[in-house]
Order: sequence, then structure tokens, then C-alpha cells
Amino acid sequence: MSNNPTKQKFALTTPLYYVNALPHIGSAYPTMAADALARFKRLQGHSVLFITGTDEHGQKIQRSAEANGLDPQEHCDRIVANFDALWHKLNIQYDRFSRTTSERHHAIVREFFERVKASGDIYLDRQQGWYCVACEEFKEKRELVEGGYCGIHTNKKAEWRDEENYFFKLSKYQQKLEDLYAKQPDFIQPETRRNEVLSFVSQGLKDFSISRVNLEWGFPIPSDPQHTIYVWFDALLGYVTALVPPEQEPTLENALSQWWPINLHLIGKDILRFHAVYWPAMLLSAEIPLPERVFAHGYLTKDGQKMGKSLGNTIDPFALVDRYGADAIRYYFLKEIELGRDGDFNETRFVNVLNADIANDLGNLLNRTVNMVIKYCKGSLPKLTAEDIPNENPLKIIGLELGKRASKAYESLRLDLSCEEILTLVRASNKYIDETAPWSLNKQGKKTEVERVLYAVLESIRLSAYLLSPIIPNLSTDIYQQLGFSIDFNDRNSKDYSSVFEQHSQWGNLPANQNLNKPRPIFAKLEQPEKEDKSVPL
RNA sequence: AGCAGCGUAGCUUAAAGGUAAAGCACCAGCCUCAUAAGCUGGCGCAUACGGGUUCGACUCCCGUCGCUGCUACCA
Repeated sequence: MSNNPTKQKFALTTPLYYVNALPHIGSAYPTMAADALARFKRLQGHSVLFITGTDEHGQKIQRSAEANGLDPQEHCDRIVANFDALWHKLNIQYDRFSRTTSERHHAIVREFFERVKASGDIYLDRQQGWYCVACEEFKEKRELVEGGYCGIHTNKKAEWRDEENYFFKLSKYQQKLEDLYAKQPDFIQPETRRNEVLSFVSQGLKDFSISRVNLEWGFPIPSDPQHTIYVWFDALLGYVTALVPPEQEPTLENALSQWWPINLHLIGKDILRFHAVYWPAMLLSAEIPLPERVFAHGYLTKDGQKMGKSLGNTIDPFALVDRYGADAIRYYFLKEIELGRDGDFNETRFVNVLNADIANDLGNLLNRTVNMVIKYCKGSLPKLTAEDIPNENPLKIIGLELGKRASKAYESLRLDLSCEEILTLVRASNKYIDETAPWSLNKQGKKTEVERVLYAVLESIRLSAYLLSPIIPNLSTDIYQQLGFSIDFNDRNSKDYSSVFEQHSQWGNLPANQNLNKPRPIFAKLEQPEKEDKSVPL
């Protein structure tokens, strides 16, 4: 009866977040999505490695630290603690937290650099031009405003620099990259992002510089410590470092032996090029197999507007979780926004969605049904199995297809669609109750019919909770426990549910005679936020 | 500026030539097992605008307006 296929491996990453400031909703969003996918894969019985982490080098970090009177490392440690705290608040179950300031990472960076150098893809060249310290980059003359100030940082005067930098021969990989995109059409997702990359690459690739002089906070170029390795040959390797089991030596061999190639890099669209062009080229140079998929998520707006410090409309993820709880936040961002597109946060909409879907449709459904079981069936599940429910039963019809449909949606990172699919069963269940009216059946003494109805509904709730557990693990656990299970969806190692996806994702899995627990609302209805005084601004 | 994409009911989205759909919000009716939840119905008289192709266009073509993204080193 062992239904345990060979464990498939699945490794995925979030971006390694830059620690120049406290974590914001823009970091929380992809991390929640990645967590949901990781949980789904674990649910399917896959062996999962979920990597997140931080990118901690660069002049900006050094500056931020100085501004706060801190040593850079101390500064990083503090910010990292905040990231970690937020991940815990949001119930993010990462497996590895990769920090680019770790010694282990240094070792990987060094080794990787040498590999690429050995391929003849690194060379020293002179770079001259106007340099903006704030941007940390060279500017074209046309990008400067009057007086030689940076166009972006108009209070910063660009400095003339004439310096030697190390370069990576990206140009050499033009054809190989184009072959890759053609051969692996799914390498870059979604489609619009892929098209952007294709168009970019087709314009012809130029080598890019991978070192800076006058940059202290970073790793030195191994053979030439005057130079510091600049972002991409440092940060991207953070994914690789994370693959080394903690007890093993940080070598490329150890890193690549078990979990490579990474199956999914979930990133923001701002760093698409680096993941979809630079990164595969670097790996080709180092003769390392390529990741499977790079998926760029969209950006968030608040009430239809770009978020920004200057606008003063940022969303504080800590405050949001404190106010509404992790599951509510996860649900909103994952269900209401398609991952590959831009999306909006609006508190009124947030409250409406949570109340409608979670408090009313799902929460109340559970509550009303468990109550009926207690009243009409003495508190334990009917002695029935799925075979006792006719195939024409509307819930059975939907339920039997749901596992497949939801899985397909999860696989393609359409978490929104997955939720929507599941909700159709939830809604149908409420409708089914009204149509069959178990309270009337009970009065008429039709015990068997009451039991069938309640069984069908409870099983539908069970399946819905199961399939939603990657998104709302706490609520799913709560539902399962009221249904009499002792399963905790936050228990990563639970043998109770991992590896038995085939059964649990199937409608008809509810055990007969199980004792239900006392019904209590799983999610209290939210109040609409105070209406802001919206004085017309015109 | 060039290239690409988008613009559907108050909101979020569906519908890739054939009577424009769903959820939320709002209103009414019904029910009572339930978290004033649920069910039914209604409202909203929605395809940015202007042309064109077609028997027929949200869908294809052209133009206008608006928004977004990309156009190399934005950690």
C-alpha cells in the first residue's frame, strides 16, 4: 500500500534582500509567495529547500552604518534580525538563510571567481567617466544635470573617475543565452518578462564590470585585493552558498552536489536581467548547470499609488501582521493579486475579501456544519465513506477534480487561481446546505440523509482546508483540528500529511466516526477601517 | 524618442469573431444549522476614444488619449 514515490527535490529562492533599510512589504510579498509554494511542494511529499537571505555588501550599507554610528557588520546584524523577525511573524518556513557577509559565502565567492577566471572570462580594463557615489555607477554625460550633478541625486556632484575594473565577458555568451531561451521557453516567466529579456539580449550584450576600487565593504578580488568584488559576483552566489549543508565545508562541490540546480528563483522584476542574463552566463562560464526557472513577480501599489517614503504611503508589514495576523495578510496578497502582475493593497478591499472569503464563506461554513453534526449526529462524523455519496452529488463532482486543478495552479505559481478554484467548492457547499436543509431533514427524522449531507460538506471543508494550507496554514490547522484531526500544517516534518498527497488531495478522505472538536469561529470578522477624511484635493 | 504590453460594471478580474461573465460592494426577498452568517433575485443600463475589415469585433487592422514596462551595470 506504500504510496510513497521517490522523493523529488525542489529548491527555490527568494531574492536576497538588501539590508540598507528595514524590511518592507515589497520583501514580504515574494517571501510569502515562495513560502506558499514551498509548503505546497512539501505537501506533495517533495523534499524542499527554501532559501531566503540578505545581501549585505556595498557602499550604501557602509554609509547607512556610519550614519547610525555602527560598524557595518553590526548594522547588517541588526537589520537581518528584523528580517528574521518578520519572517517568523509571517510564518515563513525557510530552510536556509543566506547572508553574503558570512565567511562561508566568502569561500564560495572566491572559488566561483577563480572558476570563471580560469575560463578566461575575467579581464582588467580601464573605465573612465563620471561616477555618482549615491548610485554607485558611472553616468553618461547626458544623464547629468547642470553643474555636473547626478540626474537622480541632484544634490550629489558626479565625480570624475579613471579607474581600472575587472570585467566579465558577458558578450561571449550572447549566442548561448539565446539558445537557452529558445530551448527552455519557461526559463523566464511570465511571458512579458521573457519578451523583455529577449529584446534586451537581441540588442547585443556588453561585458559588465564586476569590481570597484574605493569600496571597502565587500570581498576583495582574490588576486588583486585593491579591488572589491561588486554586487553580482557576490550577491548571486548567495544562492549557491545556501546549498551547502551547515556541517559541510563551503566548497562549490559540496554546494552543487545535492540541491543544484535550483528549480525556481522567485525575484522582483527590478532584478530580472541579472537573474535571466548575467546569472546564467556566469554559470555557463563556471561550467555549472543552469537553474530551471526564473519567475519575476509584479510590484505593489497602495491605493493605486506607488509606495514611497516621499509619498509617506508605505505599508509597514510588521504593523499589518500585528493588526490582522499572518494568515489574513498571506491570503490577501496571494489570493487577490496575480503573482506575475502588479497589484494593489487597499485596506477596505482587504477587509471585504477576508470577511467574504474567510470569515463568511469558509469560516462560517465550518461553524454551521460542525454545529449541526453536534446537534444532529451527537458530535461525531457519520459512519460513511465517499462511496456512500452518489456520484451526482454536486460537491463530490467538484471535489473530485479540485486536487488536480489546484495543483496545476500552484505549479504555475497562480496562487490566486488556486484559491479561486478552492472557493468554488466552499461556495457550492454553502449552497448545498441551503438546498438540502439538514435542519428540515432532521425534523423529518431522515437521519441517513442528514448524515450524507453533513459528510459531503465536511469532506469538502476538509479538502478545501488541505489545499489552502500552503496559503493559510494556521487557519487550515484550526479547521483540521475542529474536524477531529491532530494534524498541524506548520509541522514541517509531520508524517501525518507529507507524502500522502495523493490521498489527502482527493475528495472522500474523511474518516468515519471521527469525533469533532468543539466548534468555534476560526476567523473573526474584521471591522472596516475608520473612513479617512478625504477632503477633495482639487 | 524607439519597442512592448495594458485600458471591460463602483472595485478586482473572465470572456483570444457569434446574445459581454464571475466575485466583492450595494438593494430586496427567503431560510434559520451558523460568525446579523447562508441562499435567491435585482441593481449596476461596463468593453478608454475615433475610424476600418466582417453578416457579426472586447477579440483583427489604423489613429488618438491615458497608464505600465524595457531600451546595460537601478545590490
